[in-house]
Amino acid sequence: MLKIAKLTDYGTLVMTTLALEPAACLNAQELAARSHVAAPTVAKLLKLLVKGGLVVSTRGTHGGYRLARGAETITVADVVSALEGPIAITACAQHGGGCTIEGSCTSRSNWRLIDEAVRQALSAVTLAQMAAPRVQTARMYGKTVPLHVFAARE
Amino acid sequence: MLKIAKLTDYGTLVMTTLALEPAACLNAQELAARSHVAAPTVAKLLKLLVKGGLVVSTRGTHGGYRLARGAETITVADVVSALEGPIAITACAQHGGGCTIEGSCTSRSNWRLIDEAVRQALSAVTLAQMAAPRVQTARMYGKTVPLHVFAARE
DNA sequence: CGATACGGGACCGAACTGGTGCGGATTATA
DNA sequence: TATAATCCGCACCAGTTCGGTCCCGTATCG
Ligand code: FES
Ligand code: FES
Repeated sequence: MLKIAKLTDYGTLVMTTLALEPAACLNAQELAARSHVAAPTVAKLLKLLVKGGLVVSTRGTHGGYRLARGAETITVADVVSALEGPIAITACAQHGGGCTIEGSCTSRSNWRLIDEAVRQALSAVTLAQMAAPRVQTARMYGKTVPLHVFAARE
Repeated sequence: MLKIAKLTDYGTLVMTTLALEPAACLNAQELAARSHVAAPTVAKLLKLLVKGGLVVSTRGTHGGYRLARGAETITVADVVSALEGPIAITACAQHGGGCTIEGSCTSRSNWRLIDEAVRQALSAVTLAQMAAPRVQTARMYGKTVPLHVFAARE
């Protein structure tokens, strides 16, 4: 279904929860309570997010987690790739993926570009925007898309 | 990994093979040979594509498959949704998806928009363009993306 | 030193994935 | 009408992934 794993969905939720309190150092239980995600799951997610460099952890009593950078500089693409590895829609876009017909595949180079377009769509939304109640939208090809698709990010 | 199933990748390959010969009525074996995909797999794919209304089949001796419409009017999004169901990146974007925290999820409406953006990216590429050796590209946010993202369709 | 909380794994059942097989229906041709 | 070619639907299987839980080691604070 061209789906993002549900875990990733939860991950962004935890991240936005974290983004709402940039100064505080929240522990796993507290985050679970605020995001309404099961506690063990939150713990697992946070481990991955730490390894991905998106949040920093403090151990010991009164330990917890904080965002590693400002919420405006963390994109959805960052979260996704931290939780599910590099973004690659086509299994065999990355060569060496074990595709048997790699040599004769005519459409791989085109897939690669679609890949890039999707990556852009995900990179265009920041955590700060996810935390806001609603993203501003605009019209494009007669359909509604997130406004920031048009805004250049430095 | 935010991946499209490998089967879907094969599916587009079969479709482009079909698109190269719009007039002919090719059977499953012939398509397998031309696309270099295993024969049983091709057969399975074609059944799904027929059900999705993207190709039409002719039974009996000298039967086979043809595209249901012109290659310019079939998009990658069509193929993907025929093979893996409706495009929905977030598992719980469609309500009733069984998400337990649906009520308190703050980011679902934003995910929906990202969803739409991805859908647009896939809809912007037609089979005819996939069949061509290389898609024309342009620069956007300083990165390379398919040119047709800018062109209005039909 | 003891309580708190992160860290890294191992682990499990359920679901999905890619791939194969077979009997039945449909059509062209001899 | 008989036969061969071809699609159709479904059932089946092994391997992997996914969501989720548990446990024990380690670091920090008081
Ligand atoms: S490279 Fe694997 S199908 Fe194109
Ligand atoms: S609705 Fe399921 S996580 Fe947002």
